[in-house]
Amino acid sequence: MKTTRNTAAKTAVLEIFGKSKTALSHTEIQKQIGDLCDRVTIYRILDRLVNDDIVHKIVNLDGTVKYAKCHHHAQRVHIHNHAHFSCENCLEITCLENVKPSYILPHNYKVNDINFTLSGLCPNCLNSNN
Amino acid sequence: MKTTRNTAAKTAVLEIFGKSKTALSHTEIQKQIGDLCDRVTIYRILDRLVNDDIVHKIVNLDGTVKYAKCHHHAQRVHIHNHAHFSCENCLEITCLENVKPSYILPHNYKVNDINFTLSGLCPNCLNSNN
DNA sequence: ATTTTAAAAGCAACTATGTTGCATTAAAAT
DNA sequence: ATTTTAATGCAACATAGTTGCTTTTAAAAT
Repeated sequence: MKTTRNTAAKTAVLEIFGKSKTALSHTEIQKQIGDLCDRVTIYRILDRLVNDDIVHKIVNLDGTVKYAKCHHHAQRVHIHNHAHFSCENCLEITCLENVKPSYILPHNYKVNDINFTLSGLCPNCLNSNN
Repeated sequence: MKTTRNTAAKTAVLEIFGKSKTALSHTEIQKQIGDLCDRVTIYRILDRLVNDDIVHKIVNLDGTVKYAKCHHHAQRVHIHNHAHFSCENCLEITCLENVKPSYILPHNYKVNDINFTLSGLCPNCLNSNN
């Protein structure tokens, strides 16, 4: 079985996730990393972290891809069925951990994964009425 | 006010949408269009159709972008809050027009748009047990 | 029917995002 | 200290989408 190593670059990426309250794109991470590692390395680190269920991948309505730390605690079957909120003004994406959609599906569909993204204005941008 | 014109390319694109039961990507449309028009033109036609609420844009879990005809009938406020199903096997995306998620949101969020995508196995692929 | 006008198309160039192959480096087990 | 192989760096490539500018053409005005 494959072991995963703790490298300087991976540690740096995890630290960046730790400090951020919102989801981050590859580009945003790269800006913070600077030249500590190659941009390809960041892609590969993100792949690994997603694979190890340490972060999850979020695809926004506009097609932008972001990543956020997982906050679940060792669930056996792991579906990221919580909602994500994408602010049209500040462009930040936040996980709404406790918002779970309920729905009724037609027969004969087997669901393995769910993406539920809401977009609009976040509390911050709603208050500063612009 | 801007008027929208009926061009040969636009007609062709609409015909392709008419024939398809599933959502289509730019590439899939381009393949069917052949050299009837430039690929940039297809992008611009899709933009216009989305703007005119004739098709809607669907961003899949894997980041692929597809388009599908709208089936609503002249609603004033137009939110595409129906679900989309993305099959992991045949990669087809279908609109589940009648599946609408219900959810409870924290205060101070203003929702303008919703993306609810389910992925797994569609009835076709579920039956042919592979 | 002809002229006018601006929407739409064509084309080339560019940007952004993500991937792959391969040689090199380094984490961690021995 | 040596060994093993995961991880990295780098170059090249692939795909998706955008932009500027000229030309074409749908459709309105004459």
